[in-house]
Amino acid sequence: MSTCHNHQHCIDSALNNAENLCQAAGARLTPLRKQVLELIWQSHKPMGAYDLINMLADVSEKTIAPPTVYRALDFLLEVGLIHRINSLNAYIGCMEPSTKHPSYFLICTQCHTASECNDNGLSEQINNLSQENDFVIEKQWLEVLGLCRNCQIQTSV
Amino acid sequence: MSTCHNHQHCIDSALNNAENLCQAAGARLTPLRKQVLELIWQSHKPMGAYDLINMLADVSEKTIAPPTVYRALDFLLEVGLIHRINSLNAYIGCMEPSTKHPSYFLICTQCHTASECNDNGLSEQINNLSQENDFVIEKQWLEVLGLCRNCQIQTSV
DNA sequence: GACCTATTTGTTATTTTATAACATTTGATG
DNA sequence: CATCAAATGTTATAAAATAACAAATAGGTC
Ligand SMILES: [Zn+2]
Ligand SMILES: [Zn+2]
Ligand SMILES: [Zn+2]
Ligand SMILES: [Zn+2]
Repeated sequence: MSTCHNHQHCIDSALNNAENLCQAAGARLTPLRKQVLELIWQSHKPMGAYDLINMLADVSEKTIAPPTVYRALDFLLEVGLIHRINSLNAYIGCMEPSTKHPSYFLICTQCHTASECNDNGLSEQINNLSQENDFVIEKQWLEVLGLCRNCQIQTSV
Repeated sequence: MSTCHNHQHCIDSALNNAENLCQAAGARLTPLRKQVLELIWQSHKPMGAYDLINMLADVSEKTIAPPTVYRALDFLLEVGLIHRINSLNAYIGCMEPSTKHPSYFLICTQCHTASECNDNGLSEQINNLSQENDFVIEKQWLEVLGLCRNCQIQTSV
């Protein structure tokens, strides 16, 4: 969301959801994992693993090596609390972690905001296409790059 | 296509198309670029850049450094003769290079065959979704991972 | 609490993928 | 054949991710 909003609310509710979901699933949201999730939620822009490593170093004042962060990311992906944006090698918080769902994103090339779209019509279309090809879906990613509303306005002025 | 077919025909027609398209577009399909394209078309499986580097080394008996191959790949992507599979960091020949189009793939996790699906219904659905969000599309990728027909049969036996 | 075990995190080294910067070669054009 | 732009060669390095093993920590059992 590049529109003005109370982002602290996004962060708080994401962390709350995460606590609840993990508890329900019997998954351990350790301090490290929670901290990584919180850093990912600092914005609505996909964040690189090494960005997170640097942010962690700033925050905790001890260097965190790549495997530590990648393991936290793997956990968060597994549980469904974040998504990976393949075209950017980056990670972003899931807007609706309570249900497993495919990962559809509109990603602005200007402001780098990524907005998640869980569209049923689209989902059905992809299911149909797969069925026509006798293909059994395991995972799917849709990444649409372009200009968000705000950035169209700004570039057209 | 994991089904039996005369693959030499795929290679030949791909290279022929490439020649024609490049001529029409005033783009230079140099020997190196053509060789890289031919290697990519050796199968219907996405091929990594370093796979190509190794294959080139085998074929030409002189080592080819990464930038050389990446430049060829950039050219082929630009012209639309190949697509990049982001979830695999790999490259595959385009089935319909004569028209620019989004990149939709069904990718088998077992046999690694990737089949390109240029589905208009899907395209429209994505256009609608984007319009609803006032989003102007520049590029798009859909990657569906799962089991192809053949591999379902084999794993169920 | 003491002990055991599985999970998580730390640490070091390395692999895989991709690009920057500059030198050399090639090929079209006059 | 001289010139210049495009393409390729070369060396070094950046960026993203993982392998392998060590240490610490959290829960369950006696
Ligand atoms: Zn989500
Ligand atoms: Zn934007
Ligand atoms: Zn194509
Ligand atoms: Zn298959």
